Amino acid sequence: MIRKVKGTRDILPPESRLWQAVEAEAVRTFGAFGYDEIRLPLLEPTELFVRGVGEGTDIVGKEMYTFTDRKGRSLTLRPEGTAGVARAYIENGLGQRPHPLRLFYAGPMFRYEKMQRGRYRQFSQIGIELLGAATPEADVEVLLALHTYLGRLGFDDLVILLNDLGDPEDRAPYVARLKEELGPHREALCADCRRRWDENPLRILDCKVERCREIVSGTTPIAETVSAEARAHVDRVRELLETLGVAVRPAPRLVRGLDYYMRTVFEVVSPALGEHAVICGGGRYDRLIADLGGPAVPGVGFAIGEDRLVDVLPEAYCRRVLEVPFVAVVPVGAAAAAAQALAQRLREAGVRTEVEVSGRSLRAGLKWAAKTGARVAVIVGEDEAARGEAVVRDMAAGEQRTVTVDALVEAVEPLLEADGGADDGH
RNA sequence: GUGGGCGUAGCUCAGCUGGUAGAGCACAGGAUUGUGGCUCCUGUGGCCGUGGGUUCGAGCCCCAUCGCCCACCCCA
Repeated sequence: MIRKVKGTRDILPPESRLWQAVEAEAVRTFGAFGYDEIRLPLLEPTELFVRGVGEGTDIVGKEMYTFTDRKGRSLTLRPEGTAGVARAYIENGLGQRPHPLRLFYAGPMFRYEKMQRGRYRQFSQIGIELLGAATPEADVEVLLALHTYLGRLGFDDLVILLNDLGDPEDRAPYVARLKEELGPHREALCADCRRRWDENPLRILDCKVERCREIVSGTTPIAETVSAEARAHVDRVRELLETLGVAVRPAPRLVRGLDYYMRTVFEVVSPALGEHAVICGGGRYDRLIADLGGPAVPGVGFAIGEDRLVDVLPEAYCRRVLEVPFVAVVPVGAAAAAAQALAQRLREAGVRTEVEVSGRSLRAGLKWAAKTGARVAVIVGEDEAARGEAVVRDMAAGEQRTVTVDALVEAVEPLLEADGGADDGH
């Protein structure tokens, strides 16, 4: 048997409906904020991510799907979306369009990681990027869009964690200060943190080991050391969010794994998935486009992990999406044509309608209709077809009546309105 | 990359101290030749993850390998 590649997955019906719903809601919500979709290649020059995401990051250092093509060029399956957006901005001269630019994207990303729940090698992200505005108000818009989106999906327990990373110039002095403060405790840190000491000292702040947390809790938060401008920026973001009623929790030790972030950084974690399960991450990246050789255009955005989002979707929302009422048309005898014609009438009225096309007996046909969960069965035999009629059967109630073809839609529709929790269980 | 758990039907699993493979659910048909969900009957479906070894004989024991899951790391 040929099996799927490790870390990839098959999204089968009916779960695929949740994915469609989440994506459609993203188009709707972010569209309402003025964001239009940008569709980008999955394949990019490796150089883009090395320079964009950062050579020292885990993503670039050990997680990329990189290969050389037939002409010896080094290509990489995109591990994230923002670098591609920046590349497209530069390459297509989007700087010529009225700013700011509001862009939305959704699609698969690839990272070579050892997988576990909520972590795949091919996973999907939904994200937005606001390019060309450096103000706190821009950050606030992005966060408001995120908050609105999650709210529309029915989440009420998700918290946005927010921190201030300062400007790139603030980074080195802070790291020096951090090491100074941690120095006396260096030997008490966990093995991972002693490794991080040289590789990525900021990540020590994020360590989950109890002893490390204690040590780290005594250090100065990065936000207290950053430039006055950066600090004022993020303070303003918090202030505006508060007046808008967007709940945000300060997270002084929050750092992110991508080099391009600065000032405002944030994450959304799901209690349902545990502390590590970040379902959304984002922040400001004012230097990225310039670092990639483009104009000095600021940006802010986020990426939502669609797999994780779908995984923790509120149950009520799932029910609404999954329980779409539908009609099963069952022909009896030589009534196949009449069955299809009836089905078309229903479909034109917007009713989801399936026709029994396996040549089953009426008995088996109804059994099939019940099993697939049809709310209503429409039965049509040669007699009914000849008279221009059909039998409309309410599957939950077990009652039926004969109606003319012209009255079919109005006979069926009220039966679909009902909550219909009575039928098919499990 | 590190540590742990598990691989038998589409799914959940049983399978005794080694004796040639089972159940429930699901799926298809029938009992009821034009009426479903209950019941009953029948049927489809397995190189027991794979390879090697021990043995008269391996689903079971041994070795290897692959795959899956969980935690760490990291991130979405």
